[in-house]
Amino acid sequence: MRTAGRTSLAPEEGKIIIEHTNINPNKAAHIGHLRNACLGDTLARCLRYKGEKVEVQNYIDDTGVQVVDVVFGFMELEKKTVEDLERLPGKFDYFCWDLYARVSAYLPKHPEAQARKSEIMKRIEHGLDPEYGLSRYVSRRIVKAHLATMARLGVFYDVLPCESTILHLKFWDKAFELLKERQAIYLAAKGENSGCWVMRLEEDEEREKVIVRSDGTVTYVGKDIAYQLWKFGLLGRDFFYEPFAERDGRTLWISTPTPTAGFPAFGGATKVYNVIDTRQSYLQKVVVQGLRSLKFEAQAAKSVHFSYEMVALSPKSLSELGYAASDEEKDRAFLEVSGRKGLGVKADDLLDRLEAKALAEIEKRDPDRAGDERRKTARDIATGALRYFMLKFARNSVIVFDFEEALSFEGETGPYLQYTVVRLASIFRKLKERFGLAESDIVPPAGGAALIPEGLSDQETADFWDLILTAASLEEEVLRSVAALEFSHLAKFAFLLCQKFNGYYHKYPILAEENLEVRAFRLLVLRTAKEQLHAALGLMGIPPPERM
RNA sequence: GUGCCUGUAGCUCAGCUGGAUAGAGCGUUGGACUCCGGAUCCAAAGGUCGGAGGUUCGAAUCCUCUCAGGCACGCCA
Repeated sequence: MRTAGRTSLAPEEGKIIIEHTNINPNKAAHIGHLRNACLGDTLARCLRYKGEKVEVQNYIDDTGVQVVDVVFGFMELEKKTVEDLERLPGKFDYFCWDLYARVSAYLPKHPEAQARKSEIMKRIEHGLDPEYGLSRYVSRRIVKAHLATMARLGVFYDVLPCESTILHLKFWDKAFELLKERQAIYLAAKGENSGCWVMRLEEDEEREKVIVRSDGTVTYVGKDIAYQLWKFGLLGRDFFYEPFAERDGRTLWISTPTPTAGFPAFGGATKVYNVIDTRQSYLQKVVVQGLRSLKFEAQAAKSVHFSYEMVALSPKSLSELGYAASDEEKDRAFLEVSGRKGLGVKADDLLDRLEAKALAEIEKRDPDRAGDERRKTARDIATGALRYFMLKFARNSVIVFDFEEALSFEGETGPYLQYTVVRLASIFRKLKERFGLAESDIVPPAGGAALIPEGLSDQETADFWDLILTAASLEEEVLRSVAALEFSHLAKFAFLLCQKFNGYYHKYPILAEENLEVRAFRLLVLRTAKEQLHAALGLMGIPPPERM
């Protein structure tokens, strides 16, 4: 019964690139970033399960204005050097979170500072110290902080392409040539965009999107088109890479403009998923249209914007954060997270709270366990709670974040799924202790004997089919989730399977069953359910604890 | 102004490639085996599916209009 349907899992692409996380390296990660990473990572896991070759990229905008703002803050407001930053106590990403908010408030009140900010930006672009050195120090250290936060959730990447490398290797120049050559853009001679290179928009013939400004610099979308071309191997230019971090013997690579050797092949995908929130839908459309205008129809069709709604803050969570809402903000149902305002729930803070709560529960229930083991389990529960929370909502619905809801361990939550897994593990552990039977000994009856014992009640037969058919639909659910990019389906499926198992388990004794034939049958049902459930949790990145 | 998204139980959300009495969690109320983990299970109460029209044998689901909320639309990123 476990082999049925295997054929449905087959790769359809040569190579798939998923770009997700993409946090500006100038401040701590927040709950909005967590939703992005959880969705992207789950997509990666599901596609790999399907048999696809997947490359996960986390794009680092290390030369953008957000980093410049923080560099400005360190130089002008804090008067700090790189050496000072090395000695800064506490979490560096948290310090930058506050500093970025300070700078964002400072700049509008000090228009004269704009000149200095522009100067910093130019000097970073040209690699001039101390600005350049500071920007590199800040962005690299923040990236490490982000990677550490994501590692807490089991989210990892293959490669970190950097904006700075794209600039140094002049990816844009190459893309610009292509765009001009194939007449995908043209120089506007009159009108408000006079002097700019623009792209005509398909949907709205009247509108044109500026790709190159009248001063000759490229816009955000322009750079994105170049990057998208590279992902498909269409740019005719490539990065170099060097190791950035290690985990489990695997190397995470980061792009570099300096020629290196010995790195794996990155890029050159046949399909690309960009995990970006829905507010960027318009820009993503322009990027795809850019490919189409270049006559890369096939690649345009395989460029997927995996869009999702934002995570916002409930009025209750706002007051818990100590945020004083303005009169205008007061009657709103929710408020957007804002890095500029320093308004948001930091990812590590939320994870810390989840871990602390889980640890308290474990200590209450199982005070004899070793401290290390308790902490490990608390981490697993925190991860499970958070990842399930980020997946259970349909991607088109705004998550109005509420602490009480996010910190819940009961009902439709990750810990409920984990608890179910723990109960299953416990049954098989006791089976071994009491009867010396290993899980692998639980196999269908040999010699063509009936699977369902004779004389099984109609009710139990019906419950058996209900549970087993649900368990068997995992693959179908995964494929459906991937096709719709709707991982709430997968989450609901896992939850339903747990509910069905818990109901079955409540009604039918397993270890205490004296009829050995019936016991063997029920164990077989449980083994199947357990395997499918573990697979489902694995795809969602929810760790299955042995005990909790 | 134009485009996209959302509106379903007190609250948070599923269901939306049309199909039978509209589901779940939380909350409320009442229960559960001396036995395999009570982070569990069972039950009850709770809904004119924002509103109006239309298509259909049949609409929460499709179409039109409308009301309410959100987001986007820059020579910012």
